[in-house]
Amino acid sequence: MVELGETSRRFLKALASESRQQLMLEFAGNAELTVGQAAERLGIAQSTASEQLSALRQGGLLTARRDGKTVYYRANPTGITTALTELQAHLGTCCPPTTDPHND
Amino acid sequence: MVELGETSRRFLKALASESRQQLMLEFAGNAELTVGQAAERLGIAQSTASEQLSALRQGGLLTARRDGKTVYYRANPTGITTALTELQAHLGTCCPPTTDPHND
DNA sequence: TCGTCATTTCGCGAATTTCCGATACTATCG
DNA sequence: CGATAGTATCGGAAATTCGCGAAATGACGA
Repeated sequence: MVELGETSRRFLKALASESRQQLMLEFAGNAELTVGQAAERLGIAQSTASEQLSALRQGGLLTARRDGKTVYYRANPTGITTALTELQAHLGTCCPPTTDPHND
Repeated sequence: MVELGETSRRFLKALASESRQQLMLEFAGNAELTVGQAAERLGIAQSTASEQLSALRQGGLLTARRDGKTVYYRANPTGITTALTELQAHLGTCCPPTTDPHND
């Protein structure tokens, strides 16, 4: 029950890494970045950026769009909201968020 | 900026583990468990349970109360809500959650 | 104080993650 | 087709996490 779906689990794993947290920050202001740009900004290898971005995408945090040979990544508000909501529901099962005004 | 506080980072790391996710489920219904009980329920070593519970507590997901030699753990709705809120705010910086009803 | 129970901390091997360079794939241009 | 540019994937070394048993800590009762 409330088994926390596959996507939400990837969501948590993706955000559990500080480097990926930082990566997410680069997408502030609805920015659109290529793999190469992300790699350059964080000072990491291109292959690493590709893998990290992929992980974030699989967690529903980013969307990818291909234009020619370039792939553009961008934040995915819908996926984030979905995961966050599911997470909230999941946690809601183990603890009444504050639905206990008169603890008897 | 929006540097995602220490607790929230621990929160994410704590929940990124499936065994700890399962552990959280044991606290459904506002249940209160000792370290030994948690270990027994999940079929893991007692020392492992102690460490996992500690990680969850440091992430603000659980609270610990000591009575004699026994430590009782319980879900921490306040901490969870706090972390979830901060997380939402953090993610809000990289992407308008849905503040774009009339995309022009 | 001594012994015991519940928990915590420590040490360690196994499994996983992280990051990299090298290589393969894909699309564009000449 | 051949060259090139941007990504993705592969293979491996370093770092981290996981789970355990052993040993240390803290609390209670005899």
